[in-house]
This record gives sequence, C-alpha cells and structure tokens, in this order.
Amino acid sequence: MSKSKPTLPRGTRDFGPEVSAKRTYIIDKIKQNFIKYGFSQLETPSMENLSVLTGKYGDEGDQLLYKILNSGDYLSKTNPSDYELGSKHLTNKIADKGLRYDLTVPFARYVVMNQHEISFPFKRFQIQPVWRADRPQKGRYREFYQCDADIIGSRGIWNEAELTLLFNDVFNDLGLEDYVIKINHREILFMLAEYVELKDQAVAFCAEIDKLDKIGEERVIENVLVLGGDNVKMREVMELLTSNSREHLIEKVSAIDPGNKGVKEIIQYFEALDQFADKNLKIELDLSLARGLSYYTGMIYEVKPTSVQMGSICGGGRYDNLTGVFGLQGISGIGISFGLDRIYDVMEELDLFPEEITQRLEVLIVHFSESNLLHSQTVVMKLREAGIKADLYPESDKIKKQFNYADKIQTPFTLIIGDDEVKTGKFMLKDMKSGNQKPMTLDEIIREFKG
RNA sequence: GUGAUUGUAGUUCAGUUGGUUAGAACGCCUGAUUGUGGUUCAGGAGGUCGCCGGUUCGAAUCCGGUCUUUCACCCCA
Repeated sequence: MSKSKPTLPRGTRDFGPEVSAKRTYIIDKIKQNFIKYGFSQLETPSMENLSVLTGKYGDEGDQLLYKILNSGDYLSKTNPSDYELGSKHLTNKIADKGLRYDLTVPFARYVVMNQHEISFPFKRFQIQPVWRADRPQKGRYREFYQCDADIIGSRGIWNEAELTLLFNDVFNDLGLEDYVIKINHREILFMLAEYVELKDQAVAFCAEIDKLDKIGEERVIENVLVLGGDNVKMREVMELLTSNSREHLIEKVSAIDPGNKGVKEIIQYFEALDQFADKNLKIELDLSLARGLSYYTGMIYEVKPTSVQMGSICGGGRYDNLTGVFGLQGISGIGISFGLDRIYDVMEELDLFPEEITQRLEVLIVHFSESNLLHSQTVVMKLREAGIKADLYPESDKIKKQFNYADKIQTPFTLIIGDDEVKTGKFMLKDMKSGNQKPMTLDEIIREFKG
C-alpha cells in the first residue's frame, strides 16, 4: 500500500463550501433570468459518442476532446497494424465515447433526435460542465461550466435583441457593472473580406482581424497584406475596425454594400433595442470582433470585463445550420453562453459577492451540560421549524470550545442554554459581534429573526 | 502541441560558496480561565525539503527526468 498524497488532475478544482455557495449564487441568478425569458431546461449526458463530437470543432477542437477508453478488453478489436498507423487511427479503434466539449453540439443532437416532439421556436437553457484537454492558465480550466441559452427555429432579429437584454438583466442582478457587450455580424466581416479582395480567404481574414487588440493595427495590416489583401482598401477597413461610433460604422458599411444582410440585421437590432434606452445597455458595435467558432453565420456576441484583465466572460451568436451535420437542414438558431468560472473570477476580484451568501447559520446553540443539551434539542428544532438557519453544538464540550467553534464558523448569534435558562424559559441570545446578550423567550427570539 | 516558470510545516514564505539537529510568521492543540468566544501570556504538536535517479566524503542547495503551479503562444468560457 503506497501512501502517496492525493492530487487532482490538472486543470480541475474542488469547490469548497464557500466557493460553492458563491458559484451557486451566480448560477441561481443566471437560471432565474433564463426561466424569466421563457427558456426550459435541458440536461444531456457528460459523455457523447465520439461520432457526435468529432469534426464539429475543427482540427484543433478534435485534439482537445477527452476520449473515453472502451470498457473491457479494448484491444480485442485491434491488430498490430492499427498501432503502426498512429495514435489518431488507434483512438478510433479503442474509444467510441468522449466527454462533451460544449453544450451546443449535444443540444443540436437532442434537437435532431427529438425533432418531431419539439415545437419551434424552441428555447432551451442548459447549465452543465464541459471538458477540454487544453493547457490550463489564467481563467482557463480543463473542466468548467457553461450556462447556455439557445433559441432554435426562428430567424427573427428580436431573438438577437432579446438575448442582449438577457445579458443586461443577469449582470444587473449580479451587481457586475464593468463590462461591455461587443457585437458584430459575420456577413459584415465577409463583406469586408471581399472588399479587401480576400473573398476566398474570409476565414483567415477574420482570424487576423480578431487579433487586433493583441498585436496592434500595423501588424494586422501586415498580416492581411501577406494574405494578399489590397493595401489601400485594408487601411480604409482598419479605420472602421478601430471606430466605435455606431452611426459612423453603419453609414460606412452601408456605402460599401447597401444590400448586405448583416448591415440590415444590425440596423433592425438597434431599432429594437433603442426602445429600451432607459436600460443603458452597454453595447458596442465592434467590427474587429470575429470569434473562432466556425458555425456562426450571423450576429456574434462577446461580453468582456472592462476593469479586470480577463478574456471574454460570455459569447454567442447565430448559426444557420447547426443541425445540418446531423441531417436536419434549414434550422436557424441563436445562442449565448455564460462562462461561470470566469464570471466568478471577475466577481471575486471586484469583491461583488454579498456577505450573507456564505453564512451557514443565523444562530448556534451552546450549552453547559448533558441535560441542557437534551433540552436544547427541542429548541433547535423549533427554531428550524420557524425557518431560521439554526444549529446545535452536538456534545457537551467545555463552553469555551463551543464558543470557539461559533467564532470559527462566524455565526452572528449564539443562544446560550444552561440550568437557569431551562428553569425560566428565557434563553440568552448573544450577538457575537458586539458581545451583548439578553434573556429572551423562544417566541421573542423567533420574532427577532423573522420579524 | 510550443516556450518559460513554480514546488520547503495546515497556510504564506526564509534558508548564505554544497557542510552539525531545516527556521519564522500566521494557523492548530493545551493551559492561565469549571456560566461566555475574539485580545493577551505560557507551553506543545507539526517537515522523507513534490517524486525518481545522478554527481559528491556530504545535497533543500548542483545535474537529468517526471509530476505539479503559474504565465505566454495557438485556440478558447
């Protein structure tokens, strides 16, 4: 028996009581808003067949998929030549399941499998962990939670607008103010690619554009020229990428192609949201926003914290053919995803969690003897029945030890029960912060907490 | 996958050119204090120096490997 110290797989974490309470707080706020906006909950298995997952996230994504070794004698269906053909080939022979990489693909699978029962438009939300075999670093884990909401089977631009309002409501509820919702439209990016004469390399063009805030204007222009882009036109485009005046941008891109679908949709989108000017939505049209996920075809979103050094905390966009790979064509959808772990990190850094969410108890009962303990048992149950978070120190240790415990768990009040209290029916309620205490009847105590 | 970086007590960290028994602070336990916690004082427990190997008379210290931490690139929540 080796006695090695236990460890966690890298990139994974335990969530202790305090962290867990804070995470639950965030999840609750997100979930309440999902429900308020009419989404229904879906849960899917942690593992999917690899045939469902592979090829959906690009070559990079396939590398990052966690594969599950087949049960039993997983070598029985292989022969030595499979080994010779390399690990990628061998993987297909010995693993046919993998851990889910995101929530969107499992959702698409679900929609296809249940298409006859679903009434479109279908709004679903899903809050579950996903796994990526990435190398961990700041704000990046191998196991993390996504909180997704998707609207599928509707092309109306109100959906785009509504999800923006949902972002706003969630961050309002969380008390998080330092963020900006960046939006863009894939059609506009494609139009710009065509304008700089990179129509056939639109994806590569987008990838370069996306690096703007990291590597700067000059290097982006250089890289685009290497791709074969037009120098003069690219410099015109760069002016657009760095502008944040909505009117100016819409005017300019309209001039390039008045019939562009993206431009039309962006105009409709703002028209809808202008009705909610009182909400002071923090939206920014940013033509340099590209986003990697290849399935997006329309509007794309990203929410970025503004006062904390951190990547995006939410992302999303419209996809026209998500279910196409599973044989169901023509279903358009739009979805957003909240990055729970990153939102947590931002809130922690800005100290935005309310104090009471980590408070375990409202009152702890301490006592002086075995017979006092017996009496205390009925008292603690009465307090609980009254809806008070109450606990009883479960053995008659020295009073000092009991108070020490009350201190450690930061109980705001203790209820002291001794022979005098049992005799008079008045228990000593002590405010642990001030040290003040006074004898009160059970009814008075319940009123104190609930009144 | 590429390139750096970290690891010593429960925690945060010292530890000299390689040299007796590896230290501090905080935390923890006991007592001062048998109906009152936080403060104070006294005492105590706690380490295979991440792991494996190498160099050396001798390694926490030097070298190699491995795991781990953190960070950047790629990509992404």
